[in-house]
Amino acid sequence: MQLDKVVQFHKVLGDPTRIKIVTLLKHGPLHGQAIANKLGLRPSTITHHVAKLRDTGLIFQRRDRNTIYFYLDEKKLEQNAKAILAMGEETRMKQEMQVNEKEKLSIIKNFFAKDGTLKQIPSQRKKKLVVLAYLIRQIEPGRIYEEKEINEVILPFHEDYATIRREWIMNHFMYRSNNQYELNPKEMWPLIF
Amino acid sequence: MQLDKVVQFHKVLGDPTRIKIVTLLKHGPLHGQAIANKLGLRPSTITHHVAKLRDTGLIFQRRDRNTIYFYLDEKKLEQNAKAILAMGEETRMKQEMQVNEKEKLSIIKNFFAKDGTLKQIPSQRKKKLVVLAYLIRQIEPGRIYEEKEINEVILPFHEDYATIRREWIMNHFMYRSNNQYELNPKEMWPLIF
DNA sequence: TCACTAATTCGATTATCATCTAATTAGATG
DNA sequence: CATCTAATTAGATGATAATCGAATTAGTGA
Repeated sequence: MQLDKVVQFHKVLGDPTRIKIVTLLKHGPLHGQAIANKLGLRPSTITHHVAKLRDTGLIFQRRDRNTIYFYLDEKKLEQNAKAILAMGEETRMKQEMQVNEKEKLSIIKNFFAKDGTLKQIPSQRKKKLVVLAYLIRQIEPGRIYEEKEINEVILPFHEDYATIRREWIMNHFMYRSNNQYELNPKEMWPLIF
Repeated sequence: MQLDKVVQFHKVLGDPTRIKIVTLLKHGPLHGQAIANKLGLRPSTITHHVAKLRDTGLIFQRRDRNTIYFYLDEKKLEQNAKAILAMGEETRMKQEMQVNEKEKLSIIKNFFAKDGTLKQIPSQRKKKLVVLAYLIRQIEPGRIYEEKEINEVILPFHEDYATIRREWIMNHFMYRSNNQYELNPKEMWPLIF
Protein backbone atom coordinates (compact mmCIF):
# COMPACT_ATOMS: atom_id res chain seq x y z
CA MET A 1 0.00 0.00 0.00
CA GLN A 2 1.41 3.38 -1.00
CA LEU A 3 -0.48 5.05 1.83
CA ASP A 4 2.55 6.84 3.25
CA LYS A 5 3.47 8.30 -0.08
CA VAL A 6 -0.01 9.62 -0.69
CA VAL A 7 -0.19 11.11 2.80
CA GLN A 8 3.22 12.71 2.40
CA PHE A 9 2.29 14.26 -0.92
CA HIS A 10 -0.85 15.87 0.44
CA LYS A 11 0.87 16.98 3.60
CA VAL A 12 3.52 18.73 1.55
CA LEU A 13 0.89 20.47 -0.55
CA GLY A 14 -1.20 21.36 2.49
CA ASP A 15 0.62 24.63 3.02
CA PRO A 16 -0.09 27.96 1.30
CA THR A 17 3.56 28.83 0.82
CA ARG A 18 4.34 25.58 -0.94
CA ILE A 19 1.28 25.83 -3.14
CA LYS A 20 2.46 29.30 -4.12
CA ILE A 21 5.91 27.97 -4.92
CA VAL A 22 4.48 25.21 -7.10
CA THR A 23 2.26 27.74 -8.86
CA LEU A 24 5.19 30.07 -9.43
CA LEU A 25 7.35 27.30 -10.85
CA LYS A 26 4.69 26.41 -13.39
CA HIS A 27 5.71 29.54 -15.27
CA GLY A 28 9.31 28.41 -15.35
CA PRO A 29 12.30 27.75 -13.10
CA LEU A 30 13.28 30.26 -10.42
CA HIS A 31 16.10 30.56 -7.91
CA GLY A 32 15.72 30.76 -4.14
CA GLN A 33 16.03 34.48 -3.60
CA ALA A 34 13.66 35.23 -6.43
CA ILE A 35 11.06 33.05 -4.78
CA ALA A 36 11.76 34.65 -1.41
CA ASN A 37 11.25 38.10 -2.87
CA LYS A 38 8.04 37.21 -4.65
CA LEU A 39 6.57 35.67 -1.52
CA GLY A 40 7.97 38.14 1.00
CA LEU A 41 9.80 35.47 3.00
CA ARG A 42 13.37 34.80 4.12
CA PRO A 43 15.64 32.65 2.00
CA SER A 44 16.01 30.12 4.78
CA THR A 45 12.27 29.67 4.78
CA ILE A 46 12.36 28.94 1.09
CA THR A 47 15.10 26.37 1.61
CA HIS A 48 12.88 24.73 4.18
CA HIS A 49 9.93 24.44 1.80
CA VAL A 50 11.94 23.56 -1.24
CA ALA A 51 13.51 20.68 0.68
CA LYS A 52 10.07 19.23 1.36
CA LEU A 53 9.02 19.61 -2.24
CA ARG A 54 12.28 18.00 -3.36
CA ASP A 55 11.89 15.10 -0.96
CA THR A 56 8.60 14.15 -2.56
CA GLY A 57 10.13 14.49 -6.02
CA LEU A 58 7.96 17.41 -7.04
CA ILE A 59 10.88 19.68 -7.88
CA PHE A 60 14.47 19.20 -8.96
CA GLN A 61 17.30 21.69 -9.29
CA ARG A 62 20.14 22.71 -11.57
CA ARG A 63 23.06 24.89 -10.65
CA ASP A 64 24.19 27.80 -12.81
CA ARG A 65 27.26 29.53 -11.32
CA ASN A 66 26.28 30.53 -7.81
CA THR A 67 22.60 30.28 -8.40
CA ILE A 68 20.44 27.21 -8.01
CA TYR A 69 17.36 27.10 -10.16
CA PHE A 70 14.35 25.07 -9.07
CA TYR A 71 12.22 23.27 -11.61
CA LEU A 72 8.76 21.82 -11.17
CA ASP A 73 8.36 18.20 -12.24
CA GLU A 74 4.87 18.51 -13.63
CA LYS A 75 4.57 14.85 -14.49
CA LYS A 76 5.31 13.83 -10.91
CA LEU A 77 2.81 16.39 -9.73
CA GLU A 78 0.12 14.93 -11.91
CA GLN A 79 0.92 11.33 -10.97
CA ASN A 80 0.76 12.11 -7.27
CA ALA A 81 -2.36 14.22 -7.56
CA LYS A 82 -4.22 11.38 -9.23
CA ALA A 83 -2.93 8.68 -6.90
CA ILE A 84 -5.70 9.25 -4.37
CA LEU A 85 -8.27 8.47 -7.05
CA ALA A 86 -6.81 5.02 -7.66
CA MET A 87 -6.39 4.17 -3.98
CA GLY A 88 -8.31 1.11 -2.84
CA GLU A 89 -9.24 0.41 -6.43
CA GLU A 90 -7.89 -3.12 -6.13
CA THR A 91 -10.46 -4.21 -3.60
CA ARG A 92 -13.21 -2.31 -5.26
CA MET A 93 -15.54 -4.65 -7.03
CA LYS A 94 -18.77 -2.73 -7.31
CA GLN A 95 -18.39 -1.64 -10.91
CA GLU A 96 -17.32 -4.96 -12.30
CA MET A 97 -19.84 -6.66 -10.08
CA GLN A 98 -22.78 -5.54 -12.16
CA VAL A 99 -24.80 -8.66 -12.96
CA ASN A 100 -27.82 -8.63 -15.19
CA GLU A 101 -31.04 -10.37 -14.30
CA LYS A 102 -30.65 -13.24 -16.71
CA GLU A 103 -27.22 -14.05 -15.35
CA LYS A 104 -28.52 -13.96 -11.81
CA LEU A 105 -31.31 -16.36 -12.67
CA SER A 106 -28.90 -18.78 -14.26
CA ILE A 107 -26.55 -18.73 -11.28
CA ILE A 108 -29.38 -19.32 -8.83
CA LYS A 109 -30.76 -22.14 -10.93
CA ASN A 110 -27.35 -23.78 -10.98
CA PHE A 111 -26.63 -23.63 -7.28
CA PHE A 112 -30.03 -24.34 -5.79
CA ALA A 113 -31.70 -27.77 -5.90
CA LYS A 114 -35.34 -28.31 -6.85
CA ASP A 115 -36.34 -28.38 -3.20
CA GLY A 116 -34.90 -24.90 -2.72
CA THR A 117 -31.77 -25.83 -0.76
CA LEU A 118 -28.33 -24.53 -1.64
CA LYS A 119 -26.27 -27.28 -3.19
CA GLN A 120 -22.93 -25.64 -2.44
CA ILE A 121 -21.45 -22.23 -1.81
CA PRO A 122 -19.92 -20.89 -5.04
CA SER A 123 -16.21 -20.24 -4.84
CA GLN A 124 -16.17 -17.67 -7.62
CA ARG A 125 -16.71 -14.30 -6.04
CA LYS A 126 -19.37 -12.98 -8.39
CA LYS A 127 -21.47 -16.11 -8.13
CA LYS A 128 -21.03 -16.24 -4.39
CA LEU A 129 -22.34 -12.70 -4.06
CA VAL A 130 -25.39 -13.51 -6.15
CA VAL A 131 -26.17 -16.49 -3.91
CA LEU A 132 -25.61 -14.46 -0.74
CA ALA A 133 -27.88 -11.69 -1.98
CA TYR A 134 -30.53 -14.23 -2.92
CA LEU A 135 -30.48 -15.79 0.52
CA ILE A 136 -30.46 -12.53 2.42
CA ARG A 137 -34.02 -11.82 1.33
CA GLN A 138 -34.95 -14.08 4.26
CA ILE A 139 -33.75 -11.36 6.62
CA GLU A 140 -36.30 -8.68 7.46
CA PRO A 141 -35.10 -5.09 7.13
CA GLY A 142 -34.96 -3.23 10.42
CA ARG A 143 -35.33 -6.30 12.60
CA ILE A 144 -32.56 -7.14 15.06
CA TYR A 145 -31.50 -10.78 15.13
CA GLU A 146 -29.66 -12.83 17.69
CA GLU A 147 -26.96 -15.05 16.26
CA LYS A 148 -29.13 -18.12 16.93
CA GLU A 149 -32.00 -16.62 14.98
CA ILE A 150 -29.75 -15.97 12.02
CA ASN A 151 -28.62 -19.56 12.03
CA GLU A 152 -32.22 -20.79 12.14
CA VAL A 153 -33.05 -18.70 9.11
CA ILE A 154 -30.15 -20.13 7.13
CA LEU A 155 -30.41 -23.78 8.17
CA PRO A 156 -33.36 -24.73 5.93
CA PHE A 157 -31.23 -23.67 2.94
CA HIS A 158 -27.76 -24.89 3.86
CA GLU A 159 -26.19 -26.78 6.71
CA ASP A 160 -23.08 -24.58 6.96
CA TYR A 161 -24.92 -21.59 8.39
CA ALA A 162 -21.76 -20.26 10.05
CA THR A 163 -20.05 -19.68 6.72
CA ILE A 164 -23.07 -18.00 5.19
CA ARG A 165 -23.46 -15.75 8.22
CA ARG A 166 -19.79 -14.81 8.15
CA GLU A 167 -19.90 -14.08 4.43
CA TRP A 168 -22.89 -11.82 4.92
CA ILE A 169 -20.94 -9.76 7.41
CA MET A 170 -17.73 -9.74 5.43
CA ASN A 171 -19.52 -8.56 2.32
CA HIS A 172 -21.51 -5.85 4.11
CA PHE A 173 -24.93 -7.41 3.64
CA MET A 174 -25.30 -7.34 7.40
CA TYR A 175 -23.76 -5.58 10.31
CA ARG A 176 -22.91 -7.12 13.69
CA SER A 177 -22.65 -5.26 16.97
CA ASN A 178 -22.14 -7.23 20.20
CA ASN A 179 -23.72 -10.36 18.84
CA GLN A 180 -26.74 -8.64 17.42
CA TYR A 181 -27.27 -8.68 13.70
CA GLU A 182 -29.09 -6.33 11.41
CA LEU A 183 -29.55 -5.90 7.70
CA ASN A 184 -27.51 -3.16 6.10
CA PRO A 185 -29.06 -0.66 3.70
CA LYS A 186 -28.78 -1.86 0.13
CA GLU A 187 -26.32 0.90 -0.74
CA MET A 188 -23.78 -1.03 1.26
CA TRP A 189 -24.25 -4.28 -0.57
CA PRO A 190 -21.50 -5.25 -2.98
CA LEU A 191 -24.01 -5.62 -5.80
CA ILE A 192 -27.45 -4.41 -6.71
CA PHE A 193 -30.14 -7.05 -6.36
CA MET B 1 -7.99 32.72 -6.37
CA GLN B 2 -9.02 29.40 -4.91
CA LEU B 3 -5.68 29.05 -3.16
CA ASP B 4 -7.21 28.55 0.25
CA LYS B 5 -9.49 25.84 -1.02
CA VAL B 6 -6.64 23.95 -2.61
CA VAL B 7 -4.51 24.25 0.51
CA GLN B 8 -7.38 23.13 2.70
CA PHE B 9 -8.06 20.12 0.53
CA HIS B 10 -4.46 18.92 0.68
CA LYS B 11 -4.17 19.66 4.36
CA VAL B 12 -7.24 17.55 5.01
CA LEU B 13 -5.83 14.68 2.99
CA GLY B 14 -2.38 15.03 4.53
CA ASP B 15 -3.23 12.68 7.36
CA PRO B 16 -3.05 8.88 7.34
CA THR B 17 -6.30 8.41 9.22
CA ARG B 18 -8.27 10.53 6.82
CA ILE B 19 -6.76 8.83 3.80
CA LYS B 20 -7.82 5.52 5.31
CA ILE B 21 -11.34 6.80 5.84
CA VAL B 22 -11.58 7.98 2.26
CA THR B 23 -10.28 4.64 1.04
CA LEU B 24 -12.75 2.75 3.20
CA LEU B 25 -15.67 4.83 1.96
CA LYS B 26 -14.81 4.05 -1.63
CA HIS B 27 -16.18 0.58 -1.00
CA GLY B 28 -19.44 2.03 0.18
CA PRO B 29 -20.94 4.06 3.03
CA LEU B 30 -20.08 3.25 6.63
CA HIS B 31 -21.22 4.55 9.99
CA GLY B 32 -18.98 6.06 12.65
CA GLN B 33 -18.47 3.11 14.93
CA ALA B 34 -17.77 0.79 12.03
CA ILE B 35 -15.00 3.15 10.90
CA ALA B 36 -13.69 3.41 14.46
CA ASN B 37 -13.55 -0.38 14.75
CA LYS B 38 -11.84 -0.86 11.42
CA LEU B 39 -9.19 1.74 12.22
CA GLY B 40 -8.76 0.96 15.92
CA LEU B 41 -9.64 4.49 17.01
CA ARG B 42 -12.21 6.09 19.30
CA PRO B 43 -15.54 7.34 17.94
CA SER B 44 -14.72 10.88 18.99
CA THR B 45 -11.61 10.73 16.88
CA ILE B 46 -13.68 9.66 13.89
CA THR B 47 -16.06 12.55 14.47
CA HIS B 48 -13.07 14.87 14.42
CA HIS B 49 -11.81 13.58 11.08
CA VAL B 50 -15.20 13.23 9.49
CA ALA B 51 -15.94 16.85 10.33
CA LYS B 52 -12.86 17.95 8.41
CA LEU B 53 -13.74 15.79 5.44
CA ARG B 54 -17.29 17.12 5.51
CA ASP B 55 -16.13 20.73 5.72
CA THR B 56 -14.28 20.35 2.44
CA GLY B 57 -17.30 18.66 0.88
CA LEU B 58 -15.59 15.32 0.40
CA ILE B 59 -18.19 13.35 2.31
CA PHE B 60 -21.86 13.76 3.11
CA GLN B 61 -24.11 11.83 5.44
CA ARG B 62 -27.52 10.24 5.69
CA ARG B 63 -29.27 9.12 8.83
CA ASP B 64 -30.88 5.71 9.15
CA ARG B 65 -32.53 5.21 12.56
CA ASN B 66 -29.88 5.91 15.14
CA THR B 67 -27.03 5.43 12.73
CA ILE B 68 -25.42 8.01 10.50
CA TYR B 69 -23.87 6.68 7.34
CA PHE B 70 -21.05 8.57 5.71
CA TYR B 71 -20.73 8.65 1.95
CA LEU B 72 -17.77 9.67 -0.14
CA ASP B 73 -18.44 12.31 -2.80
CA GLU B 74 -16.15 10.90 -5.43
CA LYS B 75 -16.78 13.68 -7.89
CA LYS B 76 -15.69 16.31 -5.40
CA LEU B 77 -12.65 14.23 -4.60
CA GLU B 78 -11.64 14.09 -8.23
CA GLN B 79 -12.29 17.76 -8.88
CA ASN B 80 -10.23 18.80 -5.88
CA ALA B 81 -7.43 16.37 -6.63
CA LYS B 82 -7.06 17.80 -10.12
CA ALA B 83 -7.39 21.42 -9.06
CA ILE B 84 -3.67 21.73 -8.34
CA LEU B 85 -2.93 20.79 -11.94
CA ALA B 86 -4.98 23.69 -13.22
CA MET B 87 -3.65 26.17 -10.66
CA GLY B 88 -1.78 29.08 -12.08
CA GLU B 89 -3.03 27.99 -15.44
CA GLU B 90 -5.79 30.54 -15.14
CA THR B 91 -3.57 33.34 -14.00
CA ARG B 92 -0.97 32.40 -16.58
CA MET B 93 -3.58 32.60 -19.27
CA LYS B 94 -5.62 35.32 -17.71
CA GLN B 95 -2.80 37.79 -18.09
CA GLU B 96 -2.15 37.15 -21.73
CA MET B 97 -5.73 36.20 -22.34
CA GLN B 98 -7.37 39.46 -21.45
CA VAL B 99 -9.80 40.19 -24.20
CA ASN B 100 -12.00 43.23 -24.21
CA GLU B 101 -15.62 43.14 -25.20
CA LYS B 102 -15.13 44.81 -28.53
CA GLU B 103 -12.48 42.31 -29.51
CA LYS B 104 -14.71 39.41 -28.49
CA LEU B 105 -17.55 40.74 -30.57
CA SER B 106 -15.35 41.10 -33.60
CA ILE B 107 -13.99 37.56 -33.26
CA ILE B 108 -17.45 36.09 -32.91
CA LYS B 109 -18.70 38.04 -35.88
CA ASN B 110 -15.84 36.75 -37.97
CA PHE B 111 -16.19 33.09 -37.15
CA PHE B 112 -19.95 32.69 -37.03
CA ALA B 113 -22.17 32.77 -40.11
CA LYS B 114 -25.40 34.76 -40.29
CA ASP B 115 -27.41 31.62 -39.48
CA GLY B 116 -25.50 31.26 -36.21
CA THR B 117 -23.33 28.31 -37.20
CA LEU B 118 -19.59 28.24 -36.62
CA LYS B 119 -17.77 28.62 -39.91
CA GLN B 120 -14.54 27.10 -38.66
CA ILE B 121 -12.64 26.55 -35.45
CA PRO B 122 -10.00 29.29 -35.05
CA SER B 123 -6.45 28.04 -34.92
CA GLN B 124 -5.09 31.02 -33.03
CA ARG B 125 -5.38 30.21 -29.35
CA LYS B 126 -6.93 33.43 -28.17
CA LYS B 127 -9.60 33.42 -30.83
CA LYS B 128 -10.30 29.76 -30.26
CA LEU B 129 -10.91 30.39 -26.56
CA VAL B 130 -13.34 33.17 -27.33
CA VAL B 131 -15.29 30.89 -29.63
CA LEU B 132 -15.26 28.04 -27.13
CA ALA B 133 -16.47 30.33 -24.34
CA TYR B 134 -19.21 31.67 -26.59
CA LEU B 135 -20.47 28.18 -27.41
CA ILE B 136 -20.32 26.86 -23.86
CA ARG B 137 -23.21 29.08 -22.89
CA GLN B 138 -25.38 26.31 -24.33
CA ILE B 139 -24.38 24.09 -21.39
CA GLU B 140 -26.48 24.45 -18.25
CA PRO B 141 -24.51 24.87 -15.01
CA GLY B 142 -24.93 21.99 -12.59
CA ARG B 143 -26.56 19.62 -15.08
CA ILE B 144 -24.87 16.29 -15.81
CA TYR B 145 -24.61 15.44 -19.50
CA GLU B 146 -24.01 12.20 -21.31
CA GLU B 147 -21.52 12.38 -24.14
CA LYS B 148 -24.34 11.99 -26.65
CA GLU B 149 -26.19 14.95 -25.15
CA ILE B 150 -23.11 17.11 -25.42
CA ASN B 151 -22.77 16.23 -29.06
CA GLU B 152 -26.40 17.09 -29.70
CA VAL B 153 -25.91 20.50 -28.16
CA ILE B 154 -22.92 21.25 -30.35
CA LEU B 155 -24.18 19.80 -33.62
CA PRO B 156 -26.50 22.71 -34.57
CA PHE B 157 -23.45 24.99 -34.46
CA HIS B 158 -20.72 22.85 -35.96
CA GLU B 159 -20.42 19.40 -37.45
CA ASP B 160 -17.16 18.54 -35.75
CA TYR B 161 -18.67 18.20 -32.29
CA ALA B 162 -15.90 15.86 -31.15
CA THR B 163 -13.24 18.53 -31.50
CA ILE B 164 -15.31 21.15 -29.72
CA ARG B 165 -16.07 18.75 -26.90
CA ARG B 166 -12.41 17.80 -26.57
CA GLU B 167 -11.30 21.43 -26.56
CA TRP B 168 -13.81 22.23 -23.84
CA ILE B 169 -12.26 19.58 -21.63
CA MET B 170 -8.66 20.45 -22.49
CA ASN B 171 -9.25 24.10 -21.68
CA HIS B 172 -11.09 23.41 -18.42
CA PHE B 173 -14.47 24.71 -19.48
CA MET B 174 -15.91 21.32 -18.66
CA TYR B 175 -15.04 18.35 -16.59
CA ARG B 176 -15.44 14.69 -17.53
CA SER B 177 -15.79 11.70 -15.21
CA ASN B 178 -16.52 8.24 -16.61
CA ASN B 179 -18.28 9.60 -19.65
CA GLN B 180 -20.36 12.10 -17.74
CA TYR B 181 -19.81 15.76 -18.38
CA GLU B 182 -20.38 18.81 -16.23
CA LEU B 183 -19.66 22.51 -16.50
CA ASN B 184 -16.71 23.78 -14.51
CA PRO B 185 -16.95 26.88 -12.32
CA LYS B 186 -15.91 29.99 -14.23
CA GLU B 187 -12.80 30.41 -12.10
CA MET B 188 -11.37 27.47 -13.97
CA TRP B 189 -12.00 28.92 -17.40
CA PRO B 190 -8.97 30.22 -19.24
CA LEU B 191 -10.64 33.61 -19.77
CA ILE B 192 -13.41 35.73 -18.33
CA PHE B 193 -16.50 35.87 -20.46
C1' DT C 1 -41.72 10.14 29.69
C1' DC C 2 -37.65 7.05 30.16
C1' DA C 3 -34.02 4.25 28.59
C1' DC C 4 -30.93 3.21 24.92
C1' DT C 5 -27.65 4.03 21.20
C1' DA C 6 -24.70 6.57 18.28
C1' DA C 7 -22.61 10.78 17.72
C1' DT C 8 -20.64 14.92 19.33
C1' DT C 9 -18.37 18.40 22.33
C1' DC C 10 -14.87 19.78 25.59
C1' DG C 11 -10.48 20.04 27.72
C1' DA C 12 -5.94 18.20 28.22
C1' DT C 13 -1.85 16.24 26.33
C1' DT C 14 1.50 15.60 23.08
C1' DA C 15 3.68 16.04 18.66
C1' DT C 16 4.42 18.42 14.45
C1' DC C 17 5.68 22.32 11.89
C1' DA C 18 6.20 27.27 9.68
C1' DT C 19 8.97 31.01 10.36
C1' DC C 20 12.56 33.77 12.01
C1' DT C 21 17.60 35.19 13.23
C1' DA C 22 22.24 34.14 13.38
C1' DA C 23 25.89 31.42 12.04
C1' DT C 24 27.92 28.41 8.57
C1' DT C 25 28.81 26.18 4.15
C1' DA C 26 29.54 25.70 -0.91
C1' DG C 27 31.06 27.50 -5.17
C1' DA C 28 32.64 31.07 -8.11
C1' DT C 29 35.74 34.81 -9.25
C1' DG C 30 39.62 37.88 -9.03
C1' DC D 1 44.16 32.76 -1.05
C1' DA D 2 40.54 36.27 -0.11
C1' DT D 3 36.14 37.68 -1.07
C1' DC D 4 31.65 37.65 -2.74
C1' DT D 5 27.07 35.57 -3.32
C1' DA D 6 23.55 32.30 -2.70
C1' DA D 7 22.08 28.55 -0.10
C1' DT D 8 21.87 25.94 3.93
C1' DT D 9 21.88 24.58 8.89
C1' DA D 10 20.76 25.10 13.74
C1' DG D 11 18.12 26.55 17.40
C1' DA D 12 14.16 29.11 19.30
C1' DT D 13 9.35 30.35 19.29
C1' DG D 14 4.64 30.23 18.59
C1' DA D 15 0.80 28.02 16.33
C1' DT D 16 -1.69 24.10 14.73
C1' DA D 17 -3.55 19.69 15.18
C1' DA D 18 -4.20 14.36 16.29
C1' DT D 19 -5.82 11.65 19.88
C1' DC D 20 -7.98 10.40 24.08
C1' DG D 21 -11.40 10.06 28.14
C1' DA D 22 -15.31 12.07 30.14
C1' DA D 23 -19.41 14.44 29.80
C1' DT D 24 -23.17 15.83 26.87
C1' DT D 25 -26.42 15.89 23.04
C1' DA D 26 -29.62 14.09 19.49
C1' DG D 27 -32.67 10.93 18.04
C1' DT D 28 -35.22 6.34 18.46
C1' DG D 29 -38.44 3.32 20.42
C1' DA D 30 -41.04 1.40 24.19
